[in-house]
Amino acid sequence: MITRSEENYLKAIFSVHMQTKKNVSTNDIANLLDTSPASVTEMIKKLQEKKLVIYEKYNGVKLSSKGEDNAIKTIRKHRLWETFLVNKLDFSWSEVHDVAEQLEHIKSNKLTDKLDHFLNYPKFDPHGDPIPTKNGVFNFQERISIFEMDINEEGIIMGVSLDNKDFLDHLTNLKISIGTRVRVLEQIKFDQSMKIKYDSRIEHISKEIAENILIKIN
Amino acid sequence: MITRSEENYLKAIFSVHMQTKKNVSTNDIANLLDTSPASVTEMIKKLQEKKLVIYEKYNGVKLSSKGEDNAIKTIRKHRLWETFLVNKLDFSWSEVHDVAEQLEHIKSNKLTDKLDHFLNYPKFDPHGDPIPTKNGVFNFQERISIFEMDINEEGIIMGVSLDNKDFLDHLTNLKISIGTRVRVLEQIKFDQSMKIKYDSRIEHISKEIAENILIKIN
DNA sequence: ATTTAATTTTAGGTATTCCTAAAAAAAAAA
DNA sequence: TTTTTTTTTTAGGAATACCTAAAATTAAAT
Repeated sequence: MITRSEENYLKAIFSVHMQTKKNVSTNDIANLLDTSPASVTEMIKKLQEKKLVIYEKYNGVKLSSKGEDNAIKTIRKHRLWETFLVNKLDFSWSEVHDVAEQLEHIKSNKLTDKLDHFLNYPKFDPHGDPIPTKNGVFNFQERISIFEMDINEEGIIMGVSLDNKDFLDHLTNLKISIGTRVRVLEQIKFDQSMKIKYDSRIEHISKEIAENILIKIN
Repeated sequence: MITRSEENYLKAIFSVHMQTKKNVSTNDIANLLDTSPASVTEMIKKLQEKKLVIYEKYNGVKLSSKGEDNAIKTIRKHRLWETFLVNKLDFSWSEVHDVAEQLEHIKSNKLTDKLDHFLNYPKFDPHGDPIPTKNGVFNFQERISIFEMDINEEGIIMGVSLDNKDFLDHLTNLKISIGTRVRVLEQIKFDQSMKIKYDSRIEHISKEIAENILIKIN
């Protein structure tokens, strides 16, 4: 049996490894899970005994295939529940995170798969992130941030890279959502903010916002 | 913050009190939660400090209004989730218990109320038990077991008093479900089993089964 | 009214998951 | 290449929620 806490560690390790492609450091995990490095070391040892991670002292951890399997299952559940909350229960995309963090730990393969079916096998969650299939396959979609776009380049918003209520609420106010077609008009040298056009609307967005909105590439 | 374990104790106390209308004994709780009497005593003390129960040594416990509130909320969540699983995800009524035991501890009033709305404010769960409203009001329905019916008396099945997979699967095989109109034809003196008629079908059911099928009275 | 039996509580432990402070090791800077 | 800084681990504790065994209390039976 994998506990709730263990699942959170596996998810964190998976998520950091995704970005860095390196062994994950104790400190990174501690920061992400808002816990102390000492607790992380201790837990990693337990995960190692359960053969969920591969670990060498002072050299970071990575997931074993068993650990990765579990992490992907948790991510699948999280994203399916987020989709359920938004599509069926009419939550806004900024409200779902905390509830999904709880729901992702419900243990029942039957439930997960029946939920998947009920939602009609969605490929992406409300934030544009891919939902792994039952067999752990992600539908990756190469994406870059608006900040990385060239002047006059056009793209379709595919997701966000920040799951923060204030940020998402701001996007909602700006009527920016997944699927919106956007064009970069100008980049202001002084503060690196950007002028963008979408739905015949022209808005000015800060560097930080531009960095966290993702568009589809090619 | 009320923990998952505390919620289970509150629910158990509520459930036993419902039946006995007396202070709930340590042993009863221990049996219901499959734990030791010593653990129960310990937990009750913690619940007392949190003002969730009223407790006197060697004299059993009862819920405070705060504790009862919480127990009813947990029952509400449990029954709403069971309804969701059966009505929306196509679970059978014998499969939902374990999953609902997990889902009932998800903390989010918004979720509970939106789920209630999504399900169209159901008054009864798939086993025929009343679902408390947001304000904690139960839609009670006076019920007796088939075993208590007289010969030739007729009634409509309103629920079951046992949430056991084998029992429920057996009922499913017999095509006995909530809403079925049933008539008692005969009671066999020897083993107290009963001959019943429903849907122009005549079946023989044991005492134990008759005791756990509930029909509406008046 | 005692004795016996059952129930409940206390005492002392275990496992999990967190913590702080100090020690050890690795990485970065002088 | 030392020295300094940062990271990681170890050591020792705390809280939660269990446990068994023994003691205390209440209930039942003789």
